[in-house]
Amino acid sequence: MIDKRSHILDAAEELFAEYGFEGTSVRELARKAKVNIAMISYYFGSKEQLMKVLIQNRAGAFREQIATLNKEQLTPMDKMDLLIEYWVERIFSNQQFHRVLNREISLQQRSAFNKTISDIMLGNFEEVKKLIIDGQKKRVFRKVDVELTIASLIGTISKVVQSSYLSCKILNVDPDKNSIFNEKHKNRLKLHLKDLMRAHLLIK
Amino acid sequence: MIDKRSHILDAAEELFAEYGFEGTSVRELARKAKVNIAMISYYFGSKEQLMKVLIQNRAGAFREQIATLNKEQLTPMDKMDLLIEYWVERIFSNQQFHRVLNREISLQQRSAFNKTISDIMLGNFEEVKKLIIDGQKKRVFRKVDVELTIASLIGTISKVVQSSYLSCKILNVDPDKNSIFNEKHKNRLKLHLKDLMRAHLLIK
DNA sequence: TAAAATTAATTAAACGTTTGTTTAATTTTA
DNA sequence: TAAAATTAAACAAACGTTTAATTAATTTTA
Repeated sequence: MIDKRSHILDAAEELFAEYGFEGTSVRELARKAKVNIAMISYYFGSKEQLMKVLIQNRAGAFREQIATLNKEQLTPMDKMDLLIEYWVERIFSNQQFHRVLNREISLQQRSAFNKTISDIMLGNFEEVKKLIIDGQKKRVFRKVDVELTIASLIGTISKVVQSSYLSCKILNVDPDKNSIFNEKHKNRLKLHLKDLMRAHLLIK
Repeated sequence: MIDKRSHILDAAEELFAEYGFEGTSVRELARKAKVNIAMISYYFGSKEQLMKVLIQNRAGAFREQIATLNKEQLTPMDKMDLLIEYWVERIFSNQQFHRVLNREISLQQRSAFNKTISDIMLGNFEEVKKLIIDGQKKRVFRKVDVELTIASLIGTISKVVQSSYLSCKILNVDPDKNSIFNEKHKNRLKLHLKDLMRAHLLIK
């Protein structure tokens, strides 16, 4: 059965997000996925390779989404609005996985995933960069620090999804009702980022 | 010798930042600190309690720094500039530790540190909130989303210090010369944040 | 098509390491 | 000499991985 393989991937995503890579044992993983322990080595070779597959499966597609956006006939600000829309949607629908990525990339040496993750992120980064620089060339956007502007965008989104406990406390939300929390505050975040970028980028 | 205790704390900060809490063994830790393995339990009781001491030792003082700033006779924008100055300085001089905090807070359940860290962060958060709301009351600042504005501030700084590999790639910096990297890009980050907050907050 | 052969999937048990912690003996300090 | 600091050794538990045996599925053969 091939779907045991994806059962493992699903369980891994959930457990790695909750307990971290090192903090998740293959036994917990196997129990959660309802498979035998040996199936992890059987399908993926090792726990580390499982993680790499997880990363490559779940990330990467975003770059194409922005590339397509860049080719469309829209004003730079409309593109920025859509970028924010896409980006928030994507991260909110993969919150757990996004936390895994952020945690692993902050491990400098040991993590075998640092380069894997960084390269994917750099790809997305370059595409967003094109969007802003195009707006500057068209004299619609100010001459802002492009790299750090992107850092502000992704940094804000990451902060919000980083710790649900902290976020709920900050945003005054009941930590239990996660679905409502998501919809309501996804829009709040989008509005804030659009407002922030409009003030920051547009020439007055 | 009491300084063996701080040797352990220093080693822990470095190793936890590099390999994570779970990824660091007490044996590595003892080797790095040049003490016997048993000294960790002797001084701290357990690896977990060592982590808690680490958190409480290194964090917390920031709140008082902002509280003092809030009491001074300055324009809201000058206060914001100083806040950015302080915040960037503090995080850049404790980059490694900041990475530890961010990683552990993103672990939901297992981490016994989540609440410890969150409470400290919430304290700082409340103080920054006062600063912005005061600026709004004085009709100098726009009616922006206060909570998410703070998320943008701290989110941007966190992103930059999160992964030195990624940051260097993005900012086009040689990853080796870390000291130069720090000074040069600390100022770049400050300038960006001041510019961003000016555009975002000030009523035109 | 039925039987045989082969490959793939799955399992329980055991592998050797490594984990964090503790012990009991020894050295250092005051 | 009594207390504190330090050590090497051992502890049980948990770790990721491998093994060898078994069942299920697929392919080949007659």
